[in-house]
Amino acid sequence: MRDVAAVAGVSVKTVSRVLNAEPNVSEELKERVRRAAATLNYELNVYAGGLRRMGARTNAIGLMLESVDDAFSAAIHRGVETVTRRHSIIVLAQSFEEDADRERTVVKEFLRRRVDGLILTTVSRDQAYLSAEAARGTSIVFVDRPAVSVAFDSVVSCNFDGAVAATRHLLEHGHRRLAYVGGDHEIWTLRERLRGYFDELDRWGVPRSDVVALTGVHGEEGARTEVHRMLDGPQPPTAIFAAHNRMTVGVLRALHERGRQHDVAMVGFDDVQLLDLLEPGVTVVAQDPHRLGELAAERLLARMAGNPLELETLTVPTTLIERGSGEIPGPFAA
Amino acid sequence: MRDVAAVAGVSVKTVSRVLNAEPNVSEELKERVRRAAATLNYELNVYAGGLRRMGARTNAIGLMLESVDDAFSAAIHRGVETVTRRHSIIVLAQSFEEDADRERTVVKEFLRRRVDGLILTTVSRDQAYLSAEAARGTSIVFVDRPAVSVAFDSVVSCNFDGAVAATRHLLEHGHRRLAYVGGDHEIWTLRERLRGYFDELDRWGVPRSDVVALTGVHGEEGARTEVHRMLDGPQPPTAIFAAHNRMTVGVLRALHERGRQHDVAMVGFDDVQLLDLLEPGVTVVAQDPHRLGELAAERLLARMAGNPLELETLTVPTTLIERGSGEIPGPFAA
DNA sequence: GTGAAAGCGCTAACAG
DNA sequence: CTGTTAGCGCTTTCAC
Repeated sequence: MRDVAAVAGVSVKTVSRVLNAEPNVSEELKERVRRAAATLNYELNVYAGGLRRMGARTNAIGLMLESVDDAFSAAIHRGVETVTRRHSIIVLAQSFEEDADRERTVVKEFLRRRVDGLILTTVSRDQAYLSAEAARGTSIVFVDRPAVSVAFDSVVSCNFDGAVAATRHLLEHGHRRLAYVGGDHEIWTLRERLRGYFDELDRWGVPRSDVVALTGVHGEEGARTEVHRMLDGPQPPTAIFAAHNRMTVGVLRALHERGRQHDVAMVGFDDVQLLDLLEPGVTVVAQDPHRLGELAAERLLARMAGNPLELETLTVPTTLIERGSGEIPGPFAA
Repeated sequence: MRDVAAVAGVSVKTVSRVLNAEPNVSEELKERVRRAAATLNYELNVYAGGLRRMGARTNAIGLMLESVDDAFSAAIHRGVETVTRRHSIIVLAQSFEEDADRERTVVKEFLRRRVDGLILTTVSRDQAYLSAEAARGTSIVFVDRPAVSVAFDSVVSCNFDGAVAATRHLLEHGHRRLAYVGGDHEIWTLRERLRGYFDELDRWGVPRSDVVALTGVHGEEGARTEVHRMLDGPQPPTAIFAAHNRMTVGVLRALHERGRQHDVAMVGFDDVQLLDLLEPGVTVVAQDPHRLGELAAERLLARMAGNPLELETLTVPTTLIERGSGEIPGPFAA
């Protein structure tokens, strides 16, 4: 900046004024400064400015996702970006991979960079470690899973309702021997989906002994293995509810390997590309991750702007999309 | 930091030493400082430090991708992250959406944040606007597409070879009326693939009049429409080469809608989840975007470390994966 | 309308 | 081993 001032023959303050579009600079000096900056290829250093500036905004937010590489997470990321872009806010995205230690590390890394706000998906048992930071003025919004034992806004899908809808759909199509294939029970969304599954089974009076609920299944490969095992068992299920996108793919892989995709019904949670082109098409409870990201970002920006808002959990509805696999009739079909 | 010093009863410099793990501090003071920092929930401000520190590293890099939401881009992102994470370097990821104006805006935004390096996928006609920045010491590596009229390292897929392999595969299976369905001709990767397509056709002596090469196709929906149009035409192709992931999906959608997936051969460029479960499975030329990201990040870090390196374009090979759709025999099959 | 001086939070350089 | 002073690049404050 000093160099620019020297080239333009003005003081650094005048350069600062011009580059920050502050008033009270003559057209002539504006022009000279701009030309000098262009010549020297100079860009303002936002951090140096932020240091002195009141409020010390960095115009950056931290976004922690399961993995930047996961389709669901990536859609949230994109949703956040569509909002932040309009405000020239930059997104620091980091994967935490369902690892509570890494979660802490990533958050700490964000705080050392003095982000103005955080949008977090978390897996730790509770997030009390964040309350001191919130007290210091950092805005925080949780996405996909609500905060535990701390008071922050959350934006989540209707996991319970979605699971109820999926389960009811299979029951209505005449299935009673259902199987739920889910992942880590530590994860809130999966607990909610399992709760919805059991809740609807209870409403229909289906005894727990008739159904299966697998909760510790590990990824796509785990789901595949479990389905093979179940199909080999004494009382194989006639319908499967896959509790998230990777489970869905694993279940499908097993069914196709067995050639059973046309006679074992299945509903997946979360939509995945190409599911409609499979034979049969795969019925899913679709989420709207892009919307989750947008809402979380909007909420965060409102908080950052200091708007007085009630603490809230925003819920995004899910949609059951019938494509064939969920409509395969069971033994009790009308 | 001053507060921490006050609480610990030491000077700020001692706090700085402890928190930066510098030597020459007694165990007792270390302990007192750490306790004070924990009490006050204090984290170092990396930017304030970087301002004074020689070299002024921000330990951040800018990553510009087509879209954080695109599976191919997201895999690059993940590859970059696996490398940067080991060095406590944070990634600012931004989508540019094949928009040259936005490309400039995003880069400028990165530079205002004084990133230590840039990993860029670009679409502008040339990137001369970056050379001044490079002269100032910012390391730059191009990923997926090479730099145009500026001398930077690049990490790219073997697009030409992959396209040759795909084309040859279809020719070998007895097809002569081929169709190439590609996107924007401004994009280097797509030009390379088209070049590979024509090159192999020429080698086989297939006249251009026998084949189709669509280059301005717009996204998945555009590809779908074009395939319908071709199938309605007087001389429909017996085999289709879809030049990237979204084209692949669009082509498949059209073929399935027509019920022609079993008699029109097809090879896609870039692998997509679930392609193996379709009927028939979809043959593709797979790229390794994760590897692209890793290599780009490694190269960038080596540059940032000041290693003297020759300017280079690293090339990642592609792999033809046979799954059925590409092996559908054509009229000239042996 | 413009600029000089002070200071944001931190570390380099040096003194003790 | 520990502290003091100066200054990184910028903006605030205030004088002209």
